[in-house]
Amino acid sequence: MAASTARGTAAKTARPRRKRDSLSREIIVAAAEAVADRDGLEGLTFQAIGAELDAHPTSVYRHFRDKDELLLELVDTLRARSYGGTLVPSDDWRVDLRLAAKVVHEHYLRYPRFAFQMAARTTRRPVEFSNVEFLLQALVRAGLDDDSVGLYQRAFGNFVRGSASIEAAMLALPEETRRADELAWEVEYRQLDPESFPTVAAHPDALRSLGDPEIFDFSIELLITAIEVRAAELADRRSAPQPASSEES
Amino acid sequence: MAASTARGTAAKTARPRRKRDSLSREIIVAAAEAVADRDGLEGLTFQAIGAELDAHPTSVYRHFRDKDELLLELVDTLRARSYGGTLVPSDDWRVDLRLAAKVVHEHYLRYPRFAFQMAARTTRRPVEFSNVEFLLQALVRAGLDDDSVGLYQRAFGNFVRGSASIEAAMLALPEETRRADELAWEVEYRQLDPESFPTVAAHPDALRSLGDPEIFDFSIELLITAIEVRAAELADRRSAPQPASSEES
DNA sequence: ACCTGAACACCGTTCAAGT
DNA sequence: ACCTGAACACCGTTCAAGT
Repeated sequence: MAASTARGTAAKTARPRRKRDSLSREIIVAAAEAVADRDGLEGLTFQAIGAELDAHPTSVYRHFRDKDELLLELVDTLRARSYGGTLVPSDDWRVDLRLAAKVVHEHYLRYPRFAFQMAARTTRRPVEFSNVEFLLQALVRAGLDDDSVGLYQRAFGNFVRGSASIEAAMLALPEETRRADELAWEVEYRQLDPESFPTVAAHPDALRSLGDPEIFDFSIELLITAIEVRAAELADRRSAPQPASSEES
Repeated sequence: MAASTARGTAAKTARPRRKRDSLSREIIVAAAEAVADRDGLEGLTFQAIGAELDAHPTSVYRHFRDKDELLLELVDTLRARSYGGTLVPSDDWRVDLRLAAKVVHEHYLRYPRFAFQMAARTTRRPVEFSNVEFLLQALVRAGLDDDSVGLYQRAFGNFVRGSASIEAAMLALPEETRRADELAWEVEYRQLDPESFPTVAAHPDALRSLGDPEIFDFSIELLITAIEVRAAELADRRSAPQPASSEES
């Protein structure tokens, strides 16, 4: 309220002109980051950035083609802030996968309204490069073969980003809406007709909300289990090549 | 172009009044579905719904509290259209998990712009109830224990919805933006400095785009593998209770 | 009671005009 | 060349006025 009134007033009184060359991509991204940190990051509009810069909202267009370009730049900056440089390989690929999952998960929960944008885009920028290198390396050390390691990297990555962004999206819902969605798993689902939904009725305490905090780590361990099994199969196949068998040959 | 001009003209000429009680929640949802089917479903605005109904855009407010309420109603209707009644249990839980994953995946690709909304919300409506029952039942038959079956159901569900909505989100990007994001995995990532990113450089053909069509099925098989392993462990533990061991007792 | 029209407070984006 | 102001074509939502 107060803020919007102030902004409205500022827009009406003559704004002191900003000095020539006083704006730059860096300065604008910094302002966008400040807005994102303060306003939960859904309030990232040109108006808000303009107010933060004490500049006209459209001045950003001199430095960025459109909002998407600003967004990608900001996404990588935020990643660098959250976990830039923290992905240092250990001697255990499992520890590395857990670490990669953890930093992304925490980052998304920090910027819940931005999470899905970050999950679904390729920024092709430094922090993303490092992520890919780190994951690929861990999966190679797990014992997967060179041809399919990319499939595993993408499966693991989409899993992490997809699950984390769903959890984040719940956090970003309006309080009332979120409450209602969460309560559904404790109330509505316990009252389902046992005739039509016998398995649900037989497991009243088993159901979890979409945003249940235990789910993410549990899911990561599931994937690690699967990777262990596949790697072990490969190792068996390598060390003990198939004996003559009518089925295999 | 033509459509928007026509709409503008229609708005200016006196609109013939709709008959009293000629609107209802059902009729409005049907119009919303038509708009969603035709306009890729991002164009789902009150204006478009109004045009579809030959009614004033704000007339929807008489029947729905706000856009979110209309959205949830529409989401379940679309689910029913896409795969209502198709989730019939087979005698193989693996087949059932693949089926559940497949119908959701196809549904999201059909409505890419809506996918994440569908992934992150609990509608507590009939089609969702059936999904949960179907998944839970398959997981029980897989041999998981009653206490943790809900964790697996949520992990599997979030995995399916998260991965599918990431793939859908790529499809929903503006053509040019999507091209650029996809090309990154074929161009930029092949040119990374081998000193800084040795594993990426050593696997130039391994990398996959976020929306690679092979990823989803591959991921589902990974999860099925993990569930098989966990279920087998449980079976072992049941049939052969631990021999005396200082660690376990 | 139900539908309409006008208005409000927002968006992103374009473009001519100031400096 | 860089910043501003006004304008455009949109949004969702509110509310008084028509029927």
